[in-house]
Amino acid sequence: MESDIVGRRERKRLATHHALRAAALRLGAERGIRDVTVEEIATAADVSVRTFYDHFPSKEDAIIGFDAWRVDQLRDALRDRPATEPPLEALRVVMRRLFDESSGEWPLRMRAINSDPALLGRMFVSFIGYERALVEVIAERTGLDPNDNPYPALVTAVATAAFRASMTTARASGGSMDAAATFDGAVALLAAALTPPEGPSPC
Amino acid sequence: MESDIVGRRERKRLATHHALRAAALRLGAERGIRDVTVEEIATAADVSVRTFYDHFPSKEDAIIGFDAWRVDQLRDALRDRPATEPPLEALRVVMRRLFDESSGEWPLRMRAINSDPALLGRMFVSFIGYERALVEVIAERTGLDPNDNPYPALVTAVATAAFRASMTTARASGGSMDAAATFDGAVALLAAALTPPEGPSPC
DNA sequence: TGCACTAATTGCACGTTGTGCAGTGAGTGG
DNA sequence: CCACTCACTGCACAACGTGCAATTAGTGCA
Repeated sequence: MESDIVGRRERKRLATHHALRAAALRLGAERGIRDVTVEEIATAADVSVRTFYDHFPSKEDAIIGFDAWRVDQLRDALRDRPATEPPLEALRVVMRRLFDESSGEWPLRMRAINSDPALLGRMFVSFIGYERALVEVIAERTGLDPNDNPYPALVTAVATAAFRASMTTARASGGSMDAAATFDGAVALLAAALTPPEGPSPC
Repeated sequence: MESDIVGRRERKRLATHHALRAAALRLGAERGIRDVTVEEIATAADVSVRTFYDHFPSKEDAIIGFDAWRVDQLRDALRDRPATEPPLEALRVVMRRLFDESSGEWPLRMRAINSDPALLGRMFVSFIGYERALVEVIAERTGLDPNDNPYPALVTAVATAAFRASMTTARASGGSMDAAATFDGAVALLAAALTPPEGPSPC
């Protein structure tokens, strides 16, 4: 899965990284992010506070945790989708993976977000970086200049809107709804109505 | 415009409120929000640091500044739109006002956001509250249960996606594009493709 | 094996953020 | 004129986030 672990050093670093995230996730879900200090997270992961900040810029990022390398990962995944696939569907497939990849973390993440809705915002913030990368690839696929034509930015924005809406409604339902399934449904609803750039008029 | 100013006390409070926002906006646009401390903002507005925190929870909020009362304002505005108007168009009209109302502040706000993209995120965060209220009204208009049917949340998410996309592209163009006009165009593009809830199939 | 080299971790210091609390003074209403 | 309310203020304090230098473990080469 991971690009082969190169050495013991890198392996240990990943271990502390994971331990910090797990601790932040667990504590954040248990007591709410506001009542958890960075010191507690670091202690739970058995490292110093200073080390925490070498891995995450803030405790919120440790919980939301969309690292920079995921951007590349997502971009490559979108590039690998067949060229014949409609942009929105391609976006759905690769974004859908965000739910599946760290599926074990999502329940805790949702509980943490429930404790402080501002975390949901932080998450949407991290989407900005994703959107930028995705818009770039969509522009390649469609051959449109993203600075000239709003279509790439719009399709991507619509896809993330579906992602956000599914997150929000899943949260509103108190966890009774599956965010991933809701996301698929939302995209399907949009796909039925949205059309590719060539024909601006739907019918 | 404002619900009549009741007394001198309230008037003075609004004055300091405005002075703080103006100072934050000006300094943030000039030097970037990261290089401006709350103390500087407070000093520029000739009040104490503690007073600043009586008006805004953080310097970012002073710049982005979507107060709670605006939520009610926006909700009422949406309720006042004719029932025959398509949901997306109604959303466009009321959201469009966000650009016009404090039009004088937008140039400064854009420059501040340019200095630190995280501010754009903070702005999107504040949209969550707006979306919640708007979804509620859309649910009323369409007679759909927002917890049961994803349509209200989706239309609203799509509308704010257009808002966000227009903000982002306007920022990317370095201010050469008009965010408000771009917003209108984006919504028009979407409106041509999206259809009301009754008929899920566009044709 | 021995020896530089790199990088993760750590402690320390420091400025900044955000909040609770009590006091002051101006504005308000009877 | 007299309570009463409330914006503003200073103070203290916990927590956040970062720069810097030292330590220690892992890495690569002779």
